Amino acid sequence: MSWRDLGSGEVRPEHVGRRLQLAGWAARRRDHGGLVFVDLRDETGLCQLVVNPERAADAVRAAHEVRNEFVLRAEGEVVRRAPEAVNPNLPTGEVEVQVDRLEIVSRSTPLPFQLDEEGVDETLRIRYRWLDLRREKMQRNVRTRAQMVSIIRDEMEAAGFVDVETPIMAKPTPEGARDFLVPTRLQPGRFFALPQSPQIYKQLLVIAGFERYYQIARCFRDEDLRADRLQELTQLDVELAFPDQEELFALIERIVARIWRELLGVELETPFARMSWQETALRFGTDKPDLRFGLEIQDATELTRGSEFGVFANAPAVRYLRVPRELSRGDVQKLEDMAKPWGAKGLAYVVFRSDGEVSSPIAKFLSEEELTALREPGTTALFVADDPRIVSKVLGLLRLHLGRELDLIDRDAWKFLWVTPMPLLEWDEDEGRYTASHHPFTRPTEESLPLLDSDPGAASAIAYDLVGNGIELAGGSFRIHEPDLQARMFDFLGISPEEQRAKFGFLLAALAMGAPPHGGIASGIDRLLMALLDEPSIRDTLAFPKNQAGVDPMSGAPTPVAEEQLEELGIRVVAEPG
RNA sequence: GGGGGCGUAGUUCAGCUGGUUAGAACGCCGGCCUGUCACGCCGGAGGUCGCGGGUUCGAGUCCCGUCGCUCCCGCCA
Repeated sequence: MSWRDLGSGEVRPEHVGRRLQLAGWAARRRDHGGLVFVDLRDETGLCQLVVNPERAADAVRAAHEVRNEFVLRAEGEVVRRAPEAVNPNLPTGEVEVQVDRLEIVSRSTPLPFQLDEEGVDETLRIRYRWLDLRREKMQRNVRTRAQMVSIIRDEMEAAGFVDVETPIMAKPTPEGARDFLVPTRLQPGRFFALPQSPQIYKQLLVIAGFERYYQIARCFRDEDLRADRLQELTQLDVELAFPDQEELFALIERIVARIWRELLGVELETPFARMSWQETALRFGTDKPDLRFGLEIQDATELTRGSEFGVFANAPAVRYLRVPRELSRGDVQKLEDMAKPWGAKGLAYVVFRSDGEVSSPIAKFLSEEELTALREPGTTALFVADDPRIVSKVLGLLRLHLGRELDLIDRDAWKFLWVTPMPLLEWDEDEGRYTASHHPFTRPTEESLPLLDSDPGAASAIAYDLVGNGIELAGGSFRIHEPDLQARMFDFLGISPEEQRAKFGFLLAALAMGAPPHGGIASGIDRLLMALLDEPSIRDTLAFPKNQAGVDPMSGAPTPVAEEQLEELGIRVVAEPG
């Protein structure tokens, strides 16, 4: 028994005269008492059914009962619509189906929200995800995701990469994000961890002679969520032996360009731009700059050295944003309120009016020379003077905020950027030691090796991030393949030899048995989709997301478990479930 | 862990400086309707104003607390 001869969205003038069966959901019913119209939807699209009492009295009786999202099966004849009845907004708008038989296959209770309604509360949408996913946007997102993965696999395999699965139950890792732990009945008191990334496995695979490995891998991090951050994410994971950075970049560029071309019809310019991490920090105050607008951070440290304005004179860094507006005191106050929690002590500002007037609470402290150097009519210079790290962060965040607020962002632009090289180490104030910027297996650049002893903070890594429109889309590095260098790195990071053996002994052993030079990259599929679809919420890039609290409003997970289950695992719960 | 925003019918929202019976649209129920496509028209049901406390003659509105959602900082590739 067949249900359909054609998809609803596929009915066209060439089918006129044909009798056929359609099946799908009632997107809308327009009941005129006698004549009833039903928009039938399936995954191919919409088609209007016309139920006419003169043609099919039984079908009209059924049609009166139809409500939104009932599942229907219709049999009828495709007819051409009268010219005045054509709906140009519908691909099937030139035709309709005159129904002879209409069957209500499945009913629906009244819906918790209407599918064509915008701005429905996200929790509600996720709780009734099976409805939410029927919406056009979500259908597009989920289907585009599938196409994206298909393109990725195609390109990776064409480039000779082999798909290898790695364990989901793995060893807890001390560095990096917090682990999701998995207890096991067979080993009470011991835990697996869900992988934050297949990092060590992928290195082992390359050492094992799978010179080109890839995987569409699920990764888990028990950290707080954001609009662009998931606890459970999917990434294209890549590792290769005897790596060449240019080849790797070209591979990723080829994949990204093909995705944009085939799924969006946009031709990206390749190769992508490149910029060192230091330069992104100076010019944009972030390691993932959105290059769709200017408003770059300007430096005035030299200019204001010895300034009469004490705040400037004594600050290690004085930088500013040239805001292309004459901001009011109130505007600046709002920005300052925003900037203070980011670490700014305050915002100094000078408004250069288009009539030449200067208005600023600090103007009286600035010399004519300083003002002349800064002058640009019709703009406001917004200063932060502090430690360079704080200045960078605050101005970077302000730049992003102002870019959106003042609508400076070119919404049609696609700006991709490789950020490379990157710092190898980062000073951890709390721990009083250096930690790995990327991870402890990251390879220092050749020139940086001597710096490890003299000036570790200045050491660079062969590491790279791909940023697209301000979204971090990929990141990777070359790895250390020499056991002695890896051990030295661990020493440096304050990981004792015993700890090294306990935590990474197997990697060190593998490195000691013929490890080729290797490196790789990982790219978040969820974020790639966010960028591609200009989707502000990463949760709408996948079918079944959790909310910002890490809870699934649909199933209620995570939930408490039965006492017996815990007992079997040898676990006692101390926390009260919230 | 910290900060901002929001919380009023099933849904999206309105509800002024506190004022007596809390509204609209969509959805739902009943009726009418043969060319609509956001169909139209008439009628109806539907509310613990997130929760708790306080101020007040009187609280959806003001204050305190709390919970939930969301955005951001921290944290996190």
